[in-house]
Amino acid sequence: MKEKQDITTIKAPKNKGEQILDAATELFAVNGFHNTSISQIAKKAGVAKGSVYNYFESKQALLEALIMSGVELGEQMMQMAKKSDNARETLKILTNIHFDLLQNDLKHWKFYMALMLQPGILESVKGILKERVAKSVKVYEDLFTALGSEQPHLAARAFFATLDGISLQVMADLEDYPLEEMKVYVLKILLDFDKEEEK
Amino acid sequence: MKEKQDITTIKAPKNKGEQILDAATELFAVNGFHNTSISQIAKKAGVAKGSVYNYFESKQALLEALIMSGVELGEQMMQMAKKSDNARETLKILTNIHFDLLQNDLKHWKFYMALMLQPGILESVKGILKERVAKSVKVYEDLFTALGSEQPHLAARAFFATLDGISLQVMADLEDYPLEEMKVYVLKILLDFDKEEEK
Amino acid sequence: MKEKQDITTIKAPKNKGEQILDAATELFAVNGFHNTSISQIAKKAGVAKGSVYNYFESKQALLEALIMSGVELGEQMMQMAKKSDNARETLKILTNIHFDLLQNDLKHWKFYMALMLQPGILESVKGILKERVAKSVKVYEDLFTALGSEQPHLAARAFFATLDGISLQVMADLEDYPLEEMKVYVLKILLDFDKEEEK
Amino acid sequence: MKEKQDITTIKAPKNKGEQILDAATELFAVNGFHNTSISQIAKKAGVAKGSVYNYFESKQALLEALIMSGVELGEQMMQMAKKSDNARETLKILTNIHFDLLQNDLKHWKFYMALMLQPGILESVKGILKERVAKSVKVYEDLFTALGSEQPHLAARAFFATLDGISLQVMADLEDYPLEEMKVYVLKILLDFDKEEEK
DNA sequence: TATGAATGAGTGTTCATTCAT
DNA sequence: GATGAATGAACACTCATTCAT
Repeated sequence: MKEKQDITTIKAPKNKGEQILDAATELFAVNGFHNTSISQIAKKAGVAKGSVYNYFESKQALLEALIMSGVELGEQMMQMAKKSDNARETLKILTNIHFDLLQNDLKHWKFYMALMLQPGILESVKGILKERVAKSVKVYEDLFTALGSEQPHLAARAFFATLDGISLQVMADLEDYPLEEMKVYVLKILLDFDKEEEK
Repeated sequence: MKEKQDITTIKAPKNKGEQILDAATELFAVNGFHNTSISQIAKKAGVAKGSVYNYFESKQALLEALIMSGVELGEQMMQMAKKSDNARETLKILTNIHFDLLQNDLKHWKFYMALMLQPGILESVKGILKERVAKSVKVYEDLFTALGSEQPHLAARAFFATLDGISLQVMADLEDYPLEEMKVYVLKILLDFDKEEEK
Repeated sequence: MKEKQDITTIKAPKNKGEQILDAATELFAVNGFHNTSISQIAKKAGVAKGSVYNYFESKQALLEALIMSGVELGEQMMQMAKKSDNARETLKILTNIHFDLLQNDLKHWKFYMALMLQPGILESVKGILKERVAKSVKVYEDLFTALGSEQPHLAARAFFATLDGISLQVMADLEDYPLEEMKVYVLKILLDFDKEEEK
Repeated sequence: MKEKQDITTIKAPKNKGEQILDAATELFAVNGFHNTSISQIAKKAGVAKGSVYNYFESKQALLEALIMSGVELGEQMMQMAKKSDNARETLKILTNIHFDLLQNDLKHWKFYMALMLQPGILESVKGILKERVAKSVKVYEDLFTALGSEQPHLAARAFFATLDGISLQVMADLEDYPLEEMKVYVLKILLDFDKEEEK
């Protein structure tokens, strides 16, 4: 049903369901979930207010659909990581992808991260997100294991945390974050750290 | 009810303005800004709904006042850091404080972090928060400079990011995050890394 | 599904119009007019929502058609009554039929009675219902005249009222109404009363 | 808080709560529960839409308050009945009251009776109404017992049913029901019947 | 200064009805 | 005829804000 070609590529919307999803993503990211009304979404999507409910049972359901589509993205990313058999290369690639997404899809990221923190909204969805994080951590853990890390789980958590923290700061800082430099720095530190661990 | 020392100490509320602020902090943290009504705040603070408007011009203004009071906390923390002259010790202390706050004041942290990401709410406050982050980064940067780091600004950013990322994951993960282990791990890595950088 | 004889027999639905009417009757009876949506009716009838409008101009029109079909039932009942020439026997039979319908077709009765009371819905239909009641009263009046009642019109009204009142109470009371006993009692009183009147 | 002087007397509304209740009673009676919007009630009561919710938690709660106030009326009526010690007289009085209410408070009656039949609305309230009916029946039962009726419970039910049935017909018939004549007739029959039973 | 009743714009959601296919 | 996606008016309800007391 959905056709995606590249992680960061999203095709032009074809049907109303996608139009609505896109509009909602945009608006939730910019104004937040609670500050976005169904009316706004409908107007932005170019459909009638009632039509939203032909595609999504409720505002909550719309939100969940949104999240699920994001989860798929992470899923794909993780799949890519598993294909390579050089741990260091893979880590580099993942790190690069992470920074690329950060630069190209800032709004979506912001939305997802805000979501993880927003209280009350989504007990129903939290499980999904937690599962996704757990999977990611596992992937990193395997990579660090391959690199000979003594505490691969903690190393993975820490590495993941650094990336997440950078994301967070980018989102809050917005304009003037030295993102490119940070990427280079992290990759360098990563390598040094790896080498040391590999010894 | 809670008895804490130093940084996290909050004096017993004296006047209605503070009562309101406290109630709002608690409720915003638990239910989010949009899910908290003035009525709830007033009831929790033990004042009449109308009285809230004698102390704060609007719900927005209340939020901003609340953020400002939080900023002071960070300010104090940074002051403490400057008093020590052993960079490595200071880093350890700051890291410890960070983790302690994470364990004891999770709700407030969650609230502040969510705030940084929540769009739309606080263009008016963003500047203040950015300034605070900049100051923190500067403090860390000075510490890394003292440690002989070649790229102290990036190192500070990265370190700060790691802590922030861990905070984020704790908040999202909630129950089963290996927080204590992470603290030990981060401190260990920090030391090793420092030693290497010091060479 | 149900197999009944005579008056209460409903033929198997042949065309969509009847399917829709049947579905609507069932749903209106159970959930009320305002709580039943066209979608529900369509789904229950096994047709598309739009198709309902090929058979009935509007929800109102559907309701009116439904009422008219119910009126016919009363019509048939009254016809039966006229065929007998023993007034007392006829009264007994009618009373029995009344109680039988009450036991077997409670939902439909409830619906019709509610309809008579529900304001606003059916100014358009009220005339028809009034006419039906008038006819029924006339039938009873003739019977009481035959029995020698001095005020046959009032007697008919009173008798009819008793039956209606019992119906009403049954519907409201629902589970624990002593319906069978009431039938026996009414028939007994009726006989005594008749005998007295006949003197 | 409430001051009533006579069963059929309702004082001019003083506060908004009563204004709203009155408006709601009027509109529910005329248009039905589902066909009456909060906006209409507010407008008729001369208050803002939101104000309705300062007095009643929900539309349902408003309905229930309405019913409860009606229950009180019945309660008072029953109290009156218990004060007399002449069963026949009491029956007469109650019957008279019943007919008077029917003439003077038709809208309220209509509303209550419609309510008893309307499906889905008020499972929460049904218990109250059933209890009220049970009490009334008990009062009548005692009266018939005092009159020496052999089956006082059934006699009470039947008598009550007749009154209810008359009410029902009045409501449906509306304009041209011979109410006064029916009253005389019922009282006469009642007396005869009583005499016979008393023998 | 303190109060809370009053307000009304705004929300998510439903659903009778239309109409292009 | 048959369909069901699309529509938008209407609904119950919320809540930030005001203001007379």
